[in-house]
Amino acid sequence: MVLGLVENAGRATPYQLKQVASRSVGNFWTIQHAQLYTECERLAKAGLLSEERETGGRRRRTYSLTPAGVAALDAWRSAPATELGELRDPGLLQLFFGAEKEPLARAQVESHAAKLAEYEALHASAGEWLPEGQRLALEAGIAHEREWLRFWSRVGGQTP
Amino acid sequence: MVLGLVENAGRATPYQLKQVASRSVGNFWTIQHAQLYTECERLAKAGLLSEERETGGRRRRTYSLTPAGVAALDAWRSAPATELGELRDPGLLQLFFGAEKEPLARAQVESHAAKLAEYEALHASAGEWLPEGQRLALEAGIAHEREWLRFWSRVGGQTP
DNA sequence: ACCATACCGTCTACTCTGGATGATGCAAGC
DNA sequence: GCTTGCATCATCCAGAGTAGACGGTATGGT
Repeated sequence: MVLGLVENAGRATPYQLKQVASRSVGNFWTIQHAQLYTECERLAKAGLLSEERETGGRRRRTYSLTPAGVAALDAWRSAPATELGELRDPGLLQLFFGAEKEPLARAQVESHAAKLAEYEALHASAGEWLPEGQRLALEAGIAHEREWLRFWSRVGGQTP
Repeated sequence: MVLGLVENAGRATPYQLKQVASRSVGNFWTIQHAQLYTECERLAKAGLLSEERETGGRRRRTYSLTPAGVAALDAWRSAPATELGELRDPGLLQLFFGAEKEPLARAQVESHAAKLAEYEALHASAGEWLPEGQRLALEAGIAHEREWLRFWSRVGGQTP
């Protein structure tokens, strides 16, 4: 994920990666901001990123891909994942263990509706200009939000 | 999650919880088996579980809910979650960062189809006898697997 | 009696999380 | 010019979680 972010950015500081991630890939794959610093450091030590540091002030470190980093990223991309993600949904966990349906469904419908609206706005405004993979990922997000909405509406007893 | 598992079981050792979990809640919320041992210990120390230990042989620890544990579980269940889960799907991450669509879609379709078949078999055989929350959770899993199948079929260029 | 196999618990090294902490830079108001 | 306040940016820490190796205990078949 970090290599991919750096590739997209060309050159970037961990802080910038954080900004970009929170608005894009962070919608379906998050990490802590602190981790970006340690991970970039690790990748640099492994020779996959090159590091350049300001001498004064903020002492920002700017990273970019090395040829080895490009190779590692390509290798990862061209080995299609067969593993599946897991839902790991807090609301579903409560439902599983017998929480009352109505209030839970109401809360979840509200949250998912908001998220869906956000995604749809993004898709409408930026969908055309996004790289294809990113657009498709966004569409996957939209589809799953719609699915959750259907699900929780049904659980809550409304007509979906 | 652990409190819920113990409630379902009545009394159980961490090993038994592991067995049960891997066939039920583990389909959408996993933890390492080692964690069940440490978590039960922690919950016991916090007064939410009571512990009973064999003196010889395996020195198994058997846990059950204390009144405080029941209260904690109820409190958790009756505060409807508003947070959303995240997809965190490895295949989607590859797609996002520009992996080739066809081979990835093929691999993912295969994996998701297998998972869907497993869920549907489970639903057909046990659906009726499952507690409602568990049945609904299973149905959520089925719905999302179908969604993934639609998605990856489309990405791979097949008619969904 | 022995062996293969399943059952069961613990350990270690490492990564990740959540959040606090503190420093730097910039712009607006005095 | 100077202060003050806010956004930017980096680091740190304790504790939780992960991956998987490892080792001990029971059981049934030969």
